[in-house]
Amino acid sequence: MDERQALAAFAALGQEHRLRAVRALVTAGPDGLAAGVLAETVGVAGNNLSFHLKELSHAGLISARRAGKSVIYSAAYAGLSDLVQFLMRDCCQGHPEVCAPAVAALGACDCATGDIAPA
Amino acid sequence: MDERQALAAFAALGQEHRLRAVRALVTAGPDGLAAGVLAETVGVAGNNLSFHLKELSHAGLISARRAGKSVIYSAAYAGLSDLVQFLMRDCCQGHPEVCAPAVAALGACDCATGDIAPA
DNA sequence: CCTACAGATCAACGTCTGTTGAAATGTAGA
DNA sequence: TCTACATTTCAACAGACGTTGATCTGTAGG
Repeated sequence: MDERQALAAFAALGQEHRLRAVRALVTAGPDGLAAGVLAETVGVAGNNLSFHLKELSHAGLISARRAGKSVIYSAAYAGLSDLVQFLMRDCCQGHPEVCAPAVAALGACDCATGDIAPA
Repeated sequence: MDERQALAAFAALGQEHRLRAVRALVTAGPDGLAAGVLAETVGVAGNNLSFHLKELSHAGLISARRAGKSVIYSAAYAGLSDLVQFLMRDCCQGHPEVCAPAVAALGACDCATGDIAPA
């Protein structure tokens, strides 16, 4: 991930409705959520959400697939992980005091126990 | 860190000059950088950078101190780490496949070897 | 005290972003 | 094929954001 892409991702996450949408999709897991359900969850009109989802998709944070009449959106875990890694890489430029607490937090969270192979 | 603060931090990082400023300050370490040097590094006029630094400071990502005629800015490591932890916390809502690659990345970076106590 | 320097503040401007409502696209069932 | 449903696209508007230039505050040195 280059700076331009990270910039787009951060800008996307800096918007209330988009951040909520991403969080909802991350929570929903790989099964994802239909656009209509997502609109209701986020609390925004469908056409408006569609605008935001397009931007999130362009930023590589979510992906979409059609299922019958509905369009199912799901979190792009690879893109999200790239963004986190970008942040990690930045904070490691000779100053581990930034990353250390994050590592500690990860150690306390369920993620550390899951044996998941990186994408 | 609540959603509002994370929102402000993400929005701040979603702006080219601000992202560069934060990265430069993180790279510079606790010693920080004078506003003038930072302006030259980022490539933006002093008064304009001042505007951005104020926003970054308000978002809790940087801090400032005066040294003679200069004002020295430095990365607010606690704030940055809070933001990372916020992201980590989000991605752990039952779906470790997001965090796992990030953990792997941390393992490969120098941060894992530094014995730094969390703030 | 006065000058020079380093930043910060302010108002004004152009531009980008998000929202709204209406219309268009694509899909499933009768 | 026709209708209903789910979602997207489009144009237009208000509002927020970033930049610029001038002005103000605070600090060091003569």
